[in-house]
Amino acid sequence: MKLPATFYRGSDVVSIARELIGKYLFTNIDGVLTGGRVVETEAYAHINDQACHSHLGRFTKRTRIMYEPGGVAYVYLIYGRYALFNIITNEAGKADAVLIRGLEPVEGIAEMQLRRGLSTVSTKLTAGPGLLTQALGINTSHYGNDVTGNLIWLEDRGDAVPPEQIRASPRVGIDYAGADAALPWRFRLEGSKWTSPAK
DNA sequence: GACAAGATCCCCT
DNA sequence: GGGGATCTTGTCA
Repeated sequence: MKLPATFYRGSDVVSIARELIGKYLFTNIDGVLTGGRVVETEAYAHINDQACHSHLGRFTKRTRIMYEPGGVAYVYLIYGRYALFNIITNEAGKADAVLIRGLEPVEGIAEMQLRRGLSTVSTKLTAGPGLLTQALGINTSHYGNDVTGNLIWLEDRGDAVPPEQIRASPRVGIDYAGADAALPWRFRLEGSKWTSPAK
């Protein structure tokens, strides 16, 4: 069952990031179905979060998509190398986002290996925000894409994760955010080896 | 127009 | 475990 746009329009981005653990992310790019189970996310809030690109209402060429109603993709390039995939949440003008950081491969594994240049299946396939975008074929051309469409979408397959199996911890790589770097807004599926390697 | 830094990953030691 | 790759973006002049 595909997650509807209303799923992403809720006002609490932290709850949405938590609820996305155990859901499934798919792409159908270049005519190939690839995807996996979401095992790691991070929440970024428009208000009171120095780590968020839309912090202090920053509205630029890069962040403008964040101000759309929830349910669109925010894809950007980091370190000149890796595309990172976020889902915009909340209503229009409230620029919250959830970063997808780790996937457990499910569908189209051979194609994902090809895109990643790997001859074997290992956590190098999709365990990391810059890796899973490569595996799924997501790049900056998908900026602003509808995540309830036929190219990129998420599904609930009925296998919900019990709350006690979701671990919260501080977010990764945002030391510049001062006190907000300590917020426990990173969520992981306990015991999954497909979460990103950092701390 | 110039410059510093980044929500990362890979390879080498 | 540590450093370099690599280029877009935001900020300031």
